[in-house]
Amino acid sequence: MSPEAAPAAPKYYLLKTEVLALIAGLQPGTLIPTERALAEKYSTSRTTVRQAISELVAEGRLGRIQGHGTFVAPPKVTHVRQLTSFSDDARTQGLRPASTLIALDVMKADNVVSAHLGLDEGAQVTRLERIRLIEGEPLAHEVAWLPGKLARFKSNLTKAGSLYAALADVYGIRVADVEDTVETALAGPGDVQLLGIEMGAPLLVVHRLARSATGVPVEWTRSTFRGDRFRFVSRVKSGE
Amino acid sequence: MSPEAAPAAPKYYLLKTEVLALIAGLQPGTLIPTERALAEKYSTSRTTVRQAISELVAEGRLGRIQGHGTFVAPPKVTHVRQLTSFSDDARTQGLRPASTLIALDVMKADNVVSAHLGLDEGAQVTRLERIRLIEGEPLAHEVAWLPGKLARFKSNLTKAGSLYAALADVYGIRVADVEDTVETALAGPGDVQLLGIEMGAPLLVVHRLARSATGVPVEWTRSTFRGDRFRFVSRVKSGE
DNA sequence: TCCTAAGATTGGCATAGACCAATCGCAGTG
DNA sequence: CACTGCGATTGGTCTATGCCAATCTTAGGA
Repeated sequence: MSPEAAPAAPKYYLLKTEVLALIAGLQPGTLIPTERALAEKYSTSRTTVRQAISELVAEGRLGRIQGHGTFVAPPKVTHVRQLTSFSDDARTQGLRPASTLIALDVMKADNVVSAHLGLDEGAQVTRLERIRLIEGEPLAHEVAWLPGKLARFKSNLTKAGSLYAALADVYGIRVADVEDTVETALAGPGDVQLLGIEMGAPLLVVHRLARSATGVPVEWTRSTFRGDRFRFVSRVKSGE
Repeated sequence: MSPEAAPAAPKYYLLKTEVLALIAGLQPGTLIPTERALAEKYSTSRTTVRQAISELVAEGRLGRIQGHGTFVAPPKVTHVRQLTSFSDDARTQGLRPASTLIALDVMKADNVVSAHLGLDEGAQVTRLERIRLIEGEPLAHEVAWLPGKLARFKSNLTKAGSLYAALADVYGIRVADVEDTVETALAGPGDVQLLGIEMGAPLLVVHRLARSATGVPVEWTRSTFRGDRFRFVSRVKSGE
């Protein structure tokens, strides 16, 4: 994938190539030799082996479980992200989406949230925190802030099946346009726990601001996606 | 940024927090203590210090130069990506874009390129490889493939100022819609050389397929963006 | 004044080894 | 037969150390 050539390739990088060759064609889930075995086989230290393997894990080529071993990872899932909801996006592609509700409360907006939603600091907002799953595996940690308090929100959310559906069908709030900001980040302890990934794993952090047809902000969301297991597709047509 | 909490925080992660506090409020470019000094100050090994600093570099908070030192990095640049060209995208925000032409040739399509462009394998394609700069700093490595051979392409490209402008004005090819695929990757030796980043740095790899109004592919591009210095914004309006 | 060479400093790469933590298999026990 | 507990295995973290490579400073010489 990356442009090759070698202005002095470090040893751990060469090892990555070796291991890639080793796993080419193997079934996902197949265990590869232990770190100690690889160190001996390639006449190097376990530290160097670990650096090579760590990068392959970060790239989504390998996975590992402490006490168990290191194995070939399944290929990345492609997730099409449109201006519709996460659930619809996933179902469109025949993927089974799911959500775990972590928290749902009404609180006062801090300065960051209020600034994005165009509210006064301290204004009432609804905070919705969820883990998003696709095909049973955790894909993203998502925190959404909505202006004000929504009556019977929890049950309506469950009934409608998705946030955007609930907003539109129950509260008459329609999302007309969204603005996504995408950047990279590395997993910290919190992400490790919530997404079941390892420390330092690359993440895609997406901030989304959704507005109604009249330009009023209706949602501000921070989503943390696993970078090792997923890729995103966005389609844009002319005449926008 | 990342959800905090600590299901057992490793030492190097605590060190990251310490260093972040250390650099809070410092001007970009300010040198921080050397790795050996930090190791002694926090009673740890240089290896651990390096792991902490490496992640901060990957996150775009610090930069480092061998033989010189480690310094506070300037904040990320926000780049708005639309379906127009790189140059227009940048200029829209008052940023100064630039390009370095690395290669421009006519060649035969391999199976990957031909598949995306809907051509037969071995068909003639134009390959355009460039480094994209914003405010003088390298942002992306971009390789674009276009079907067929374009007459006087190099001079027309220079004259028009951007690829999309040249296609539209000179060749009458208009891009009607694009499909971007975004995923993460880690920098290898080639990326290090071309973008001036360090090994293992997080990258955003974007594949773009552009089509004309009649649905004919007119461009397939692979762009490798630095994840430590830039973030992207995409806007989508309803009614697409 | 300008260039060069040497040395000190700083980050880059790699080694060897220690101990911890999670997992798995197996022997022993109820 | 099911359960428990121990030990071996495997990845996770950290230390201590060495040498290499790039940079900067300084002293010396043309």
